[in-house]
Amino acid sequence: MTKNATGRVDHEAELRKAGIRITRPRRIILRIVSETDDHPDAYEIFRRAVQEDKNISLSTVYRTMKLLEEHGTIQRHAFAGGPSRFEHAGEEHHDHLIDVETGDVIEFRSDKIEKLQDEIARELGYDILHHKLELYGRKRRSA
Amino acid sequence: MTKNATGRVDHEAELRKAGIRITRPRRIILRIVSETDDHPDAYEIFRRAVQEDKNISLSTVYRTMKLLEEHGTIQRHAFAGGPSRFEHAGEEHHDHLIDVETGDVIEFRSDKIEKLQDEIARELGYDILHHKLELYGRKRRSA
DNA sequence: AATGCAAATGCAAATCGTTTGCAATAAAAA
DNA sequence: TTTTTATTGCAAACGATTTGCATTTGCATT
Repeated sequence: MTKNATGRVDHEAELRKAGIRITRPRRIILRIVSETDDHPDAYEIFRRAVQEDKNISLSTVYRTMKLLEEHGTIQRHAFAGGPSRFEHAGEEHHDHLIDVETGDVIEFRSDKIEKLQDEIARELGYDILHHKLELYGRKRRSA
Repeated sequence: MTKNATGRVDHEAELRKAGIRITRPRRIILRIVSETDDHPDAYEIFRRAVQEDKNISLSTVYRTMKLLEEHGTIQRHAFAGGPSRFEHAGEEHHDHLIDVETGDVIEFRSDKIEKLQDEIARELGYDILHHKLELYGRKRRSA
């Protein structure tokens, strides 16, 4: 995997290698998604992008998200109700707990659950390629 | 839980008990969702309903799905991209294994996973309202 | 550095799934 | 049967996303 001077994955090089043009909007969007650690939706990415270049369009954000998704740079989450939300892919796998009241997304990981899933799939005669586990919950009020 | 003459859950009685009027459209929609064993979307339910009553409207289908969801009669699945799809909420909860090659949906259930989810949520300070676990897999070729 | 051209952009309009306002209708209560 | 009130159908509004098209841009080539 191509890295840049800072040791991080160099998405521009990766994409260029795949024959994709690095344009000004793409560079900006790429920076936004690789620097954030939350799960912004397209409009939120657009809002941030506009601060760096007044005439980036929302269409371009959508088109770029689709492109980056296809190239595995980001991951799309379709949480119930709202718009798709995106996350910079590549770290290790984790699942999500969604706060139904605030929309907050909390990441977590459980090796036990991962292992159980494999077992279940094996029993059913399948190999798991990927999976999605979303818990929808409400913050517990301390008694 | 109220049952009717055939021994199945009597949704009409359940809803009436909750102060909800049983109208002609609702009766038809209720029958459709409780008789099917696939996961139709609102438009598909509408299409089936129209065959029984020419002037049922799509709005009524949407309104009824929301109503039934709130009363726990049905469950809503929000897949990425497409429309919400509904499923008659039977007695026991189950999760889904999706065959990525054929699109087949296999239902399964694991008490261990259910319990683990509760534990995790509790550790994070949340109460789970509902969850979604989808395994995407490929049928294992026997060696 | 200047050129050519396909790919990418911005904009507005279109599309898709879903919700809503409102006048007409029908369910249940009286 | 009349009254009360929820529910309906319709069309228009809605939010999220996609698309057609004329213009601009990246970038490979001179």
